[in-house]
Amino acid sequence: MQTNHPFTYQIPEKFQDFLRVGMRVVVEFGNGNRKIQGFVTGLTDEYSGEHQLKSVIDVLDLNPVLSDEAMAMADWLTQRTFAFKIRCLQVMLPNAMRASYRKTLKLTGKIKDPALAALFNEQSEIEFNPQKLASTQLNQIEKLRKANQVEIVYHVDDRAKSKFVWAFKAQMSVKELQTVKKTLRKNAVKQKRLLDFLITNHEQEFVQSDVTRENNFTANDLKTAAEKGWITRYQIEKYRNPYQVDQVQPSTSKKLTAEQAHATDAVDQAINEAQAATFLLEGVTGSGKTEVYLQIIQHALAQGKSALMLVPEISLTPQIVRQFKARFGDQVALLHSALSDGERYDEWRRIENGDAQVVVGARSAIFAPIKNLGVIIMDEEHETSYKQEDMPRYHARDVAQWRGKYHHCPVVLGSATPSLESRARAQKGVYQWLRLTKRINGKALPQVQLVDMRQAGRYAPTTDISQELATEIQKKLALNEQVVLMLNRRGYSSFLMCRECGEVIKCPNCDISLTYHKDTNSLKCHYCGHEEPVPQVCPNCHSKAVRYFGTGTQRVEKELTELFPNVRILRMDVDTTRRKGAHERILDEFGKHHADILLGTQMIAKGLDFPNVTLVGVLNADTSLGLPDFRASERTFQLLTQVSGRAGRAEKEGNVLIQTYNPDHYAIQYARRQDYEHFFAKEMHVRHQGGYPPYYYTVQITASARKETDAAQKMFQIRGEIVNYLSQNAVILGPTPQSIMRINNRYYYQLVIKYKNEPQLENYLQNLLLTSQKEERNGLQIVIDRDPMNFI
DNA sequence: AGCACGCCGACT
DNA sequence: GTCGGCGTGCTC
Repeated sequence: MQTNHPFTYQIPEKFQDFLRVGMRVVVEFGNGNRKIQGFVTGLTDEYSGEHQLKSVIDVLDLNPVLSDEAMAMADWLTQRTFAFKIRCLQVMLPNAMRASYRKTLKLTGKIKDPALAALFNEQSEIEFNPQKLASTQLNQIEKLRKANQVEIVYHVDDRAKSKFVWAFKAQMSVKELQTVKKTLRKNAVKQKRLLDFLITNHEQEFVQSDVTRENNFTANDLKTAAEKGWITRYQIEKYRNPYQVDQVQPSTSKKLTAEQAHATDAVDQAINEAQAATFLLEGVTGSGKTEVYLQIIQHALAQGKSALMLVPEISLTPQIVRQFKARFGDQVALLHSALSDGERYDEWRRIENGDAQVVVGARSAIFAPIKNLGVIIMDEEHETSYKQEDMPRYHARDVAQWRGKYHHCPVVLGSATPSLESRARAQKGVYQWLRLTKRINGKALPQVQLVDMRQAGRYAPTTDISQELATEIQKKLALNEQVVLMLNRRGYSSFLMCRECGEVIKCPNCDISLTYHKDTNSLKCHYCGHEEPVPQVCPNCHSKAVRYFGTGTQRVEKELTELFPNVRILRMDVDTTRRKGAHERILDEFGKHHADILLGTQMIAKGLDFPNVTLVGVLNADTSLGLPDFRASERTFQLLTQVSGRAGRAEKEGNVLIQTYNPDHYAIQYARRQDYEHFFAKEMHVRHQGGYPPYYYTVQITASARKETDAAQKMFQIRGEIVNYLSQNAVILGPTPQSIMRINNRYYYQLVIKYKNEPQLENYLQNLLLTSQKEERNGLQIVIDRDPMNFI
């Protein structure tokens, strides 16, 4: 916070002509004059402040890497998310363009100490990494530095390096080449061949390595050809090609249903009229949302505009990518986390240069340097992964709407199960509401059956698999069809549930599940701070089977192999997908039917499309219901609806089995019927009662410190202050300790404010950031999160 | 984040 | 009188 403002530097004469806002520079900073990377945020002819100005050391760019739009967006983001400006600027750029800082030790005198001499090992400059050195060594180095024997040198490395390749093109005219050909020696076969090649392929540009390989020329042949003036050779930028999607078959527009056509037309019209409108495209699974997206993008391209398509990280699978590449070919640029820094940088450059007009990517792709935007599409709009969980804590949806306004282009939010916030806005007419109610193949949604685990528990073959599910799996295996099993890992073992009656222990004040704290063996409410000891018996049915809840994919896998000894199982969870491309490989294996059962966590719920899958089983629907979060029902409903959509995508009928301890819960009941509308109505009622979004806005303030009392005290102090700035209508929840109260020996306390219209709040919060800087020295950290997604 | 400075206790 | 640890303030 102390450095969260611009610093003024003098521009040396040599940079004065071309230095512009949005460029990266290297400057000296601080007492030690270490070199750091900075961004030019403004230029002025005069300086009247009292500071002694330092000079810009170096300029890293020939052209601004941050456009005017990016600069404006960073300003807005800083305000909106209570983040540091520098973080907002950095989030706009690919990692590779963020400098890496290095320190080296440079020898300027003679070293006598043998230990230090060994460290230098005859070299005059070595890497300097204070953490890796013993304190005695550091002391010696410090002495040497004071005696001017060694010097610490700071480096700023720009890691953004483009790859270049040689290319060439005929320089002489066809006629000239033919005359040259006649003057050649009789036995100059190769040169003749080259000339023929140039004559037949006149006007074309070639990459040298392609030609030498395919036509048996050498690099030297081309070099001499260039010297003789037959061709010109030059370097062109080569982009690394991520996701080598093996030669996709180009696809063409499919015929739209009436509903699809209506939706497409509405957005197309907004594109034509350059309207910054937001659309909510609500379409049941299998209603052909993707084709609508594709045609909208097509339309934008036809208008000479570009398009930005956001997809949740988890569903950015080759299957999805292939669909876009098939329709738009090389115009597509892909941005997602599995890319290496180099690949990401190349894609970024392609977008910036205008070589790619369609950007497909996950959350951070919303900042892609795309120009002339015609439309922004956000698929699976309700996904919580669109919210970044660290600074700057932005929601891609908000950024999308900001950019929509800036570019005067529509924003399309698509989902089968929209977030309550979006759906409520659509209903109010803030968003334009487009609906796809029918499935493309005309098939009914798959049959969903609930298995009541309270009953099933007594005769189930294993802890996690009921008799019903086991029988159903057996049937499908006999038919040589495939099965997807999902283990809901959300809320893993953090709440208490009765195995007999399904009762989840809730807070008497908040109607939110209590969270189990192992350290104190107690239950705490993270909303109001209520605390009670862990009950010995269930308060509802007095059974002793009160457990905290949780299970792992490994255990289920073991159970499955016991039940079905010869079955081939693929496991997909964070453990098996950590390596690059693993995700893809597992899905590919399963698609080729190299396995009968795919067992995984949430990640299998999204966007997979396997025609041979006829059974989807959900092992534990309840875990996400028990989360101490007012969005628990919404998340559970969304997850179950989504995973149910995975069954019977093609010719074969599919069915879905959901194992649950709460078969009567409305989220599960409505998910069973795939009934979003009734779920929405019911959940809106619940939110209204509790005073939660979308009826109220929320802001979460978190304090953390080494000492628990420091964090708690600060939060109570903030609470005391904040009441003076709030009206009667606002509600303050907490302060309460967070469920994982201690992470890395830091204690976390939080406070949530629910409000509708509080003009003073914004000011208070901005001010809080400023004033909390003093305490930050003592290790106290304050984080403000607007519209938080996680309350845990 | 990272550096320097200054205060203070420990040690020569 | 000196060294080193640690808290505090500053960075154009």
